[in-house]
Amino acid sequence: MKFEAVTIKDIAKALGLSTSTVSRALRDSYEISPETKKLVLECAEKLNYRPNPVALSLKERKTRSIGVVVCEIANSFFSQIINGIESVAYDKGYNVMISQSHESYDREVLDLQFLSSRGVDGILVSVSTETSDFEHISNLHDKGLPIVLFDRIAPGINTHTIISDNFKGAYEATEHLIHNGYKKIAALCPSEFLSISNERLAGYKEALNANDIKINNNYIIHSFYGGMVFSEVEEAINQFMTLKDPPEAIVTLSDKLTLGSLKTFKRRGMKVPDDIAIVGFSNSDIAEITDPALTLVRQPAFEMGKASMELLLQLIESKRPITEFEKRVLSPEFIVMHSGLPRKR
Amino acid sequence: MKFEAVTIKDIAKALGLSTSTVSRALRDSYEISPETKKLVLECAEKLNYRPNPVALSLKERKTRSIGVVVCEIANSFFSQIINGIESVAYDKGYNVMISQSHESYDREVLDLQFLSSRGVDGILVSVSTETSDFEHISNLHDKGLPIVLFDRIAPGINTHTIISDNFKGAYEATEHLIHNGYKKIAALCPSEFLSISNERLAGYKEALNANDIKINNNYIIHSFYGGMVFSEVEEAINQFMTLKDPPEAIVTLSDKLTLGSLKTFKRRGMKVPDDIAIVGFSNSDIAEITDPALTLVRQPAFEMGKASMELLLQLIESKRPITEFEKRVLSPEFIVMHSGLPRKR
DNA sequence: TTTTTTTACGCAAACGTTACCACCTAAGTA
DNA sequence: TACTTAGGTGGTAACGTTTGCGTAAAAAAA
Repeated sequence: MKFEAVTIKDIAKALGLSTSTVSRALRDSYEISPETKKLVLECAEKLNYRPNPVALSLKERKTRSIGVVVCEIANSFFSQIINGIESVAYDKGYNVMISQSHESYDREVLDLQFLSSRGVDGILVSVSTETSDFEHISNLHDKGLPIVLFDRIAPGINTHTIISDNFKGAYEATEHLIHNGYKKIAALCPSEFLSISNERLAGYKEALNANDIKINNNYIIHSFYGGMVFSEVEEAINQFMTLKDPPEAIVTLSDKLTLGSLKTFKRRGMKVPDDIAIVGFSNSDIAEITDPALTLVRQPAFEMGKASMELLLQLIESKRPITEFEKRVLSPEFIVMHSGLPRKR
Repeated sequence: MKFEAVTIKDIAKALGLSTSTVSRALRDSYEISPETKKLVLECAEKLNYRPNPVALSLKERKTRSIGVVVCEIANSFFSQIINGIESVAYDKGYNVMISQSHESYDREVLDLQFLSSRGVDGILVSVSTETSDFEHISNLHDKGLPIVLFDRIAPGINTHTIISDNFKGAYEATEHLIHNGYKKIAALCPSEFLSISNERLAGYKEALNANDIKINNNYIIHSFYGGMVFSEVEEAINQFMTLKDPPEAIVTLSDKLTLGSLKTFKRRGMKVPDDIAIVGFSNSDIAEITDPALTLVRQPAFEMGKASMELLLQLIESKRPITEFEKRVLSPEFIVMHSGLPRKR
């Protein structure tokens, strides 16, 4: 069921030339006379010739395609990241193959294997929440496959990385609540395996420290699936609220955790910020339409995607092995709305 | 910078066999003796041999990859669709290449051209809002490239299509408002070029008709970019509210339009449903956390994606040309919350 | 034993393209 | 005039794989 494509041979036959001449004419080689070039170009145009990318890939041993591994595509942050990746890829004529780990380690291993066996020229990875062993990544990297890590970084892999300033984001969020009079501030974090989790948690702790508020370990919960499983969030909030001394405010350290928390509050009939204040990480476009409007930390997802792809291309297209790697940190945006305001009563 | 892969030749050399023997052994041909097979298999395992997919593609003239063209990936509906597509593709060992039209006709043409020149085995398309001429699609289709259309259908192309029951969704949404006592109900629609727009508008009109409410053309606005540009939504709402006889309720006929409308209401300080009731299409996971909780029509996006991919595979893998095409219509979900409730005053 | 069949493998072409090398012709140089 | 040089072109191998055909040796049939 595939249509027959016009090849260089067809042109050669039509013009009574050899394939090599046609090939050179098409690539505008200096060895070919202007008249022949013109003839070939016209014929190619007429027959609607398109070079076969598969044959080219085989010859040049590169596919002009890259792979992306993320946990979930149906997540604003990651879809915006992919948007950024795609914008650069499009400009440079690269194809983007996307695969999702669904936060599963096994699936991530399979994804990486699939992509590399498919011959992609490089891979962009943000590790899954389950991933604590990074050998599947470092193995490929050691073999020479260009890899760039973004957002959720795998430690011990010496390559370019792009993250947003997680520490700063969490610090600002926490400080905002403190400035608005809250002292009992809980933190709901993604899995402790994730780099982002620790960076953000450190920001939270540092903000408390800087304001002489003692860190209460009961106020810190790691949600293993980072909000992908709603019940996990519900349970965490429940745990917070049944403490003898429940928090008055909460910082939610990922998009899904933020959304899940808001949903839980609503279900429990808790008013924000009167019953509980919240400031969270989120890249959803819903900040304004929640009840009340959400004060949030927004990561520069699109820019992160662009930067990741640019660095990956740099790796791919470099003639000589690169040994100096960049760790790029982009600044998040802090958007103040109402969910972190001082309570009224 | 690419790592050297193990080829069939390496195995042949290591074992003192010919490449054809190795190839046949790997494919478990009857011509090869069990001992040789075992030897080859072991050697392949040891050297970590992976067949080169590019070479295979060249030989078999298929790439085991498919293309997807959507307007935007950062849109819940489409990211859920892609999720469905990917789940089937993954099972069948297909690669998914995603490209976005960003609602631009020119970009859509380029995307299709790029994907087909990249040799994908088939393409899944949901047309952009700007697209009113479908030749770029039918041309490829006529050449024999398998194409399946989903959600936003291009008329005049004889192939499989998957949509949700847009008429029914809009009908139910409108009827819900009518049952709750509203008579002045406006409709905010996507571009009139889009198939979904007309189907949904028809559902809206039919619900009004069935309840003896006269259709008021001032109550119908088509938003060309379907909410991708926020100002367009703002303007439309503005236009509604400055009518001599403004609507009391509104049905928003796409995800972005729904979210945009809610945002506009909030900015204008309009209370839902007291100042205006709203029921809209949406696949966002925010229904519960808006103010008030949103009554909505949810399309079975994941299932639509799955169905699309399944039908495309059927086209791709069929031995003989298919002339009988399926038009699959999936039922949307109607979720009643509070935004369409009778007003209190 | 001789002939036929079967088994098990190798050779080479093909997929579409590029690149190295070789070749021929005509013009320039000695 | 003879020789070199440059310009323009063709032949062919190679990328990794599959596959039709050929064939030697072994097994079966005569």
